[in-house]
Amino acid sequence: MTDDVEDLALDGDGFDLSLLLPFQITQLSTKLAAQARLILARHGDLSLPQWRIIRVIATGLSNRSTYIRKSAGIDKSQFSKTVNALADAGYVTTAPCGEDQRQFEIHLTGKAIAAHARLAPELDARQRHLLAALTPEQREMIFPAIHALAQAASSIDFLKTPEFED
Amino acid sequence: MTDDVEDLALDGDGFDLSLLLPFQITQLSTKLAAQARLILARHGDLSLPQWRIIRVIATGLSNRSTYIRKSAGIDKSQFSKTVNALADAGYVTTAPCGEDQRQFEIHLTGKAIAAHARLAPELDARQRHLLAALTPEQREMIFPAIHALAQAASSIDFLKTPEFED
DNA sequence: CGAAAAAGGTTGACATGTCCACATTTTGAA
DNA sequence: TTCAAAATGTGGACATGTCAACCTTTTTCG
Repeated sequence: MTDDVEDLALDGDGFDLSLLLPFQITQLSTKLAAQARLILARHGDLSLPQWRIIRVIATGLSNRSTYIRKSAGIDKSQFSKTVNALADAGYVTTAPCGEDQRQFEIHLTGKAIAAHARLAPELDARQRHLLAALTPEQREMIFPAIHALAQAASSIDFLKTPEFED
Repeated sequence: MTDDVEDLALDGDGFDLSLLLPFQITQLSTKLAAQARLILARHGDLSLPQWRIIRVIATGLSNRSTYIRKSAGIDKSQFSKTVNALADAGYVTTAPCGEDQRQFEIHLTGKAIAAHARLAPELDARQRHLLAALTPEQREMIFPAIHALAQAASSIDFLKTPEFED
């Protein structure tokens, strides 16, 4: 196993590290990513960022590059590179966007649609598995809590500016 | 700003992506890391992984490499490289470990202690800031919820093994 | 209109994270 | 004791993520 990390980490055997919120979130995020990678690896060769993009496009809400990029929550640079990789691997095709010539449209190929059909049920099952691990009360407040934290994590206004004394 | 990502992301303007738990956690984790990096950058040149290691050592609970590595939740490879970088930068010194010759001891230098003294209050303030963004109920259940999710994220047993049909 | 600002995408440099193979030491069991 | 298994750290290869500079198109506003 490469699960070398978790022994102490999330169980907080050591000290008050178990009370550090950012640390716990990071560890959880790492585990979720690893779990997702496991599932992806069992059904093909899509990487996690590639899958995120395909998943967004598969909703069919828009094929505009900016919409997809922002929905997937990926930064411009990584998005550009990942889309190119998807195109090279035959998962998507791109076309110029009439209304905004800075953007472009992205369309799934049959290959991507097939991959999505195989993977979506598994990842949906995982989502249910995760939610089932929470109590009903936890399920209710987890999303608002995450949103509140994201808000609080967006700035460092709460700190006075560093001393200008040298 | 490079805050190009968050516009749609966490506010979920688009579709049901706002209901995807792993996605939300990942986004939150990303924001928290960015916020931490901002604070670190204002007070020196420590990287986030470097700071994590110093913080653990500063608790004084143990100087054994394995304990520190697991407490910091960093994998073996990255830990090895980061500790070397810390040593090169004069933040830590290492010494052989008598009882277990595979491990080694890590000790903070004055430079690291000074950096810790400057940074710890700021990061503590952030922790308070984050917790203050939650309601008392949310504060109470956030840690158990994270723990439950981490548990559920540790395996993919909930999926039946992939079909062996080809 | 026309210039400045903003948004979009690309690229390169670099940091961070993951995975694997290896050598050494320790542990555990035959 | 002795040998296999496990744990530890290291290093290399590679994936992912971040940041900044740049060019083009669109939007904003005087």
